Amino acid sequence: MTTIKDISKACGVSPATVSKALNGYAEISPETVELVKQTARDLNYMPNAAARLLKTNKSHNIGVLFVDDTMSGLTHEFFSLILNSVKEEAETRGYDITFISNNIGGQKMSFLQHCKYRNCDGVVIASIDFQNPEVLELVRSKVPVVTIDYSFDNLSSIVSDNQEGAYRLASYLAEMGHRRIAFIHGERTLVTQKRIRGFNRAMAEYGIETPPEYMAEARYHDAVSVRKATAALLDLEVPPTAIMFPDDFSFIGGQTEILERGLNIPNDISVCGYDGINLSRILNPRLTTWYQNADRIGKESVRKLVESIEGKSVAEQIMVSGEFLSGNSVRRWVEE
Amino acid sequence: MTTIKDISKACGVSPATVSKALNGYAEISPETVELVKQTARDLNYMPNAAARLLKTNKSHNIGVLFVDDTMSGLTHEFFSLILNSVKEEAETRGYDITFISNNIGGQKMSFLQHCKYRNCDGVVIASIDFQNPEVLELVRSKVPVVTIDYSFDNLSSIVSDNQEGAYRLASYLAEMGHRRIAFIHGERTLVTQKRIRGFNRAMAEYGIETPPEYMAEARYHDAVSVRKATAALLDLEVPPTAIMFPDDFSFIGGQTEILERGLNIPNDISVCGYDGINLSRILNPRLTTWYQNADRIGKESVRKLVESIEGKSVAEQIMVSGEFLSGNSVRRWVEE
DNA sequence: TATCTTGACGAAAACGATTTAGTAAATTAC
DNA sequence: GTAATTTACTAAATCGTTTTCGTCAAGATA
Repeated sequence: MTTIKDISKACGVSPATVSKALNGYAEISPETVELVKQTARDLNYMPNAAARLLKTNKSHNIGVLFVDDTMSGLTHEFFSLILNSVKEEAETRGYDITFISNNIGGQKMSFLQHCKYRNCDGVVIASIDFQNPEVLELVRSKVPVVTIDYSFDNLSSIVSDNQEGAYRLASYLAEMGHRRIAFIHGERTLVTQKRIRGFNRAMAEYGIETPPEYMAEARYHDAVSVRKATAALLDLEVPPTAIMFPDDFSFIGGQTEILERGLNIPNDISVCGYDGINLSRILNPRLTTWYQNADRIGKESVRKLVESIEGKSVAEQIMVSGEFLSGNSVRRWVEE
Repeated sequence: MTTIKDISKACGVSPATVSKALNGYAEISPETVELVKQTARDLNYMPNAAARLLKTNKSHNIGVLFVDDTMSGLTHEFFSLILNSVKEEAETRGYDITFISNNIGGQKMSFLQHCKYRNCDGVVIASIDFQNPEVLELVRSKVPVVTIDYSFDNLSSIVSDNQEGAYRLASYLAEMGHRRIAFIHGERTLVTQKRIRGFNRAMAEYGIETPPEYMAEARYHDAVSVRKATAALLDLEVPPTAIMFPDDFSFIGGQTEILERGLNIPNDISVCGYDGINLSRILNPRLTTWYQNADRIGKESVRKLVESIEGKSVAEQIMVSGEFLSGNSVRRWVEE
């Protein structure tokens, strides 16, 4: 590898001058700058990130913490999309990303320790469980942090408008004449609470009473638990005419149950999902759902994080709005 | 941050001794080792990865290169699964992973340059296009490399048994009485070629002639192109009775087309996918498909890569075998 | 007793960059 | 013409480790 010294020799200037020329210091004459830059190119020079980091304490590396007991989020399309856009945005801003984990090389290491070990300049956290002690430790540390879909005081966060999304879906069902609307929601996280609030608001506005058994709990992204919940709803004496599912993917579990009972979507039962992932547009019938702009969520979180790393920036809650996607999975319902 | 110096002061020994004690050199007395380790723990010491790297040239970081024009592979469930298992295996072996890209911070940088910049100890490559000049540059460099689903001479590779998979699926269809079997395959990559070979072998064994129009090209993971290809097949004067799809996900495109024509799977037409991702087990009817062991592919590639980084290891082609998953998407076919 | 080993540790030089505090020459000010 | 300032550069310290040689006592050997 060619180093700054090689360039300095080749140009007949000191290493200090090379460094400054490369980093755009004003005190270097234009000719020298040009000479140095050209030589650097000729010698195929790449700065050594480790040496630079050691001196500057800037790693140009941001950590990504996707905590999810089950599958670390990577195989969850919504999170994959976020990860992908985080990656892209980070790269265009000159940052690489590192997955933060807590067991490197067999030895237990807290998330914070991992960040310090790798000198992450900041971290994007998307987590199911923001009460996790290690997550809290990280959040409370000096390391700049941006959280997704959860807000801490004095920290920037990017949140999807969960309340609005659930409200709009529920309103739509009500609008279409449904009065027996069930909501299979995910684990009771903050996100879920917001969605439930949105759902309830819609029900209240349309003067619909929702019996407790219509509010079923399943797990996000888990087709099996959702299928069970669906079965339970269909077994009720007075089953719902419409069901809101936790997310598009897990809806497949519900769909399976519905189809196996010989029921038709949307003629016998109306459904909607959440997320607006690719899958939903491709399903037959096309799923009515709420699109979460994963791309913008990812980009915004990196933007905010980099701002807080580089300059001063005030903590801010950024709401990324979604969009109603109408499909063919809801029919107009007229009470017999 | 506490450094080795802090420990040395606290223990009254030199930094050199601390380093040696921490790294298990034999020349340090057991008592000193114990003292140093305890103090390190007390002071919550974390070695500075950058400083260590600078000196040792070992970053304990492996690069991951998933090239895919369309979506960098991250949202492709099969690749997500591989990525996830690569990540996990790397972590248990004490490595972090870095995504290799070629445009960091707006300035164009080759994959190889990126690797050097970040001092990656080695790289796992999974790519659609192994002829990409930058990929080739990386492959030919000194950087240890393991490739997935493609083999270079003198390099280790982990390959899925694509030929076997396609062969088994095609054989199964023939076994079930089908004689008009179409194969919608992906772009003409090496993987595709292997699958076509497997398909052809099965056809030959069963004495089936496949008209050229039954071999359709679409794009992996692209439901739209697959839907088009499906439509073209169904429009044929003599349409196939069974279709093999490029992968489980893009099959959804075919399914949509089939259902919209009022056809039933498997009564009117039999289908099978490829990959064996979650989705396939959840679809209704359950998809007959070939399971690719993404988890093992990821783990093996890291194992092989780390071996080649750390000790000497001979280049080796490792075949990861898949598994036939029978679903309900194929029916026995009796020619009228 | 004089020499050789061995064990346990330390001094100091790296690794490749950045940055502070100069310095010498050229330019400007008065 | 001298002093002050500016311009364009350099020397050297530094970041936190690792690692190569020492060193120095204590015990072993002859």
